[in-house]
Amino acid sequence: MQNKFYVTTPIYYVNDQPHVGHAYTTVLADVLARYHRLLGVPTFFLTGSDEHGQKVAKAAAAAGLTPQEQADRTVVRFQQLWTKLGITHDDFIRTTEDRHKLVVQQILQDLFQRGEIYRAEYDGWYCVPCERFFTEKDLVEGACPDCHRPVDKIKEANYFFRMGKYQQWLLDYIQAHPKFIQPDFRRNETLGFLRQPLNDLCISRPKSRLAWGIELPFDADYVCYVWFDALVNYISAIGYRSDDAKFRQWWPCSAHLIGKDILTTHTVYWPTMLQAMGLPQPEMIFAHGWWLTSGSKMSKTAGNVVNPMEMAERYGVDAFRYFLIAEMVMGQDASFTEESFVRRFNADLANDLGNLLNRITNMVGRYFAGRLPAPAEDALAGAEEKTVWDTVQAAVTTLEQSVTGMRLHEGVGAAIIAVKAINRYLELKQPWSLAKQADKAPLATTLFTAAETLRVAAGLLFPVMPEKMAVVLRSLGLADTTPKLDELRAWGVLQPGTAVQDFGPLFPRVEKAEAKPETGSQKTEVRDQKSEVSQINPALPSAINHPPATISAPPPGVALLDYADFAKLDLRTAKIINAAKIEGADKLLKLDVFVGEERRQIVAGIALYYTPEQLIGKTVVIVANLKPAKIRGVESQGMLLAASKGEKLLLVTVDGELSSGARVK
RNA sequence: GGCGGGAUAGCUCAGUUGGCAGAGCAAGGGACUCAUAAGCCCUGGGUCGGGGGUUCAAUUCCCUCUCCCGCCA
Repeated sequence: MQNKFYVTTPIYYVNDQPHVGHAYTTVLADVLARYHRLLGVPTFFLTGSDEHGQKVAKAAAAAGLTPQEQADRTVVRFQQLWTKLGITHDDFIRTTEDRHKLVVQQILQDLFQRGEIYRAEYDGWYCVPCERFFTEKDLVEGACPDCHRPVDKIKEANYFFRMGKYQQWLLDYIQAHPKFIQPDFRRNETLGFLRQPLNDLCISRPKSRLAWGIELPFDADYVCYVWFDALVNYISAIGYRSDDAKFRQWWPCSAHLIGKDILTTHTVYWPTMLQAMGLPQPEMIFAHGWWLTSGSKMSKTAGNVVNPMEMAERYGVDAFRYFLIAEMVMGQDASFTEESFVRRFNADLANDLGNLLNRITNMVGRYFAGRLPAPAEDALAGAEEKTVWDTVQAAVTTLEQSVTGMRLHEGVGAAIIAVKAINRYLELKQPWSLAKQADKAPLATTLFTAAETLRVAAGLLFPVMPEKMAVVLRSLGLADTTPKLDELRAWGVLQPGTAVQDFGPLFPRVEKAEAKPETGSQKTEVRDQKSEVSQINPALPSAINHPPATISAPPPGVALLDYADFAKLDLRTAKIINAAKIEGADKLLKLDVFVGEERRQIVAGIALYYTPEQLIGKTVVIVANLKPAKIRGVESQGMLLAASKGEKLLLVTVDGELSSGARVK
């Protein structure tokens, strides 16, 4: 048994809109933390927010706030979501808190004094409009690779962390510690990354370019690079350089949970930073997969976001947590569709688990006036009783192993197998038949055994579904609904004679969505996702009993489309580099755009809504595979997308920085 | 382009030293009735991506091709 468990999530960027990816990591951490508490292991669970950087500064400026005010305002979105999702973190650290900033500065000062951080000056290229710095090889034809405008040559100095010198050490460490980076294939990726020369890490940003950050203690003209700042949260929050006893209690960390997109920062930057600080390495860095819809990463720009707040609202927080844990093979990607959610909800939770509780409480109510009957002294001597008890106990073992082995989906699966075994047990014993005979002892043993085994199964699922499983345990007559491992191992925890209560259906079945046209699943998924997402109504609490209508009719005047048809469109992002009016046409503009490396000319009828000056520099979306056409004698090699209603017309753009030529779908 | 991982029942996937292909879900049938039209029992003749090879025997080993996905360039 471990002597402690310290688990972290990444600190989320405060400017981001919380999505299912954030929710998954945090729910996963919460479930792991709750299981360790159940196992009796002292546990510390940390999450938090990353609040420095350009995007926060920009958003603040746009809103007329200070960056700190902006962060204060947006951080509550995460904090509220965690409350909503029943997250039991022990601390929430914000990188703008003094307890964090001071530690970062102390670390920087120490590393600087010991020569681990050095200053270097070099030439580079700066794109003023993009506010970005490029090296010579970044440039495309001597211009900004993003906007293709000329760049200025500037001489800049920065501070660098001597990461490169730890390359061999890190390779050796990873090789000597097979469990350090998980899953295996992520470990291999890091090893692959380390086969190339490892450069030193630039850990500063001049304030002239970015002011919102932690000031370097040895140079007031610079702030700390956000990743260096952010990673330190894992130790600043538990008392590094401020509370030695606490720090010694929890460090090294048991598990850093991360998304696969931040593998390198956590398996290269962070370990070398710790090594330079002279600190031991975390025991495990676990990179989980992404939630996908029809094969693409969920993201705001892709428009296929399943909002976790709304999903939890609609189907219940516990069911949502259960789906996240049960559906995703830890480490792999998984697909999140409402269809699969409903399927799992009905099969596992409503039919198997909820209905089992219902039949037990109902029969105890009917045959024993709602009092849990006493089993025979040697109840477990019965073959069926022994079988079902053994199955449930095997689930306890599997679950325990799945927690340490980072295979939670298997543990949860074992708990559901146990629930099925209890249902099967009732079929074999047929208590409704036993109730007809004069000797009530067999009936009593049967119902007690069913209740007692369900108690254990519910205890196993408690960390995943704390609210609903507490209802099960209360329903079975337990006052203390926080399960402990030794109780899950023990027979006879439920007390005969206590009142068994019926609180109504635990997980009311969700009516099956209307039959969909028979097409390949990937094809339907795309459309279904969109329709479902758009139908989610946050104003409907526990809408389970009133499932929204599924897509039944297309919007007026527009026919439903196969995905294959949609896929024929080649939509791309394009950067407008020049725009001019077309003589003799008051609505038309001639635009020069870059689609990746390719330059194109597009004619667009938007002159009434945009001036040429407004357009230059904008990233827009075009149909790239439209047959070229001549409009007013000018060739147009594509079509610009814009939304219009009545008098108003707005260009379709992307929600952030993205180089041109990106596929839009 | 380099490295790595995949391609198995309608869907999601297991298949640990090669030995007659499995689970869950979905679907169909049955008996039952305590229950949330639920639970239980029965039903899966799939070229295990294509082709070659090693072997008495290959989904499992080797080669090759096609397609998909990571990471890197």
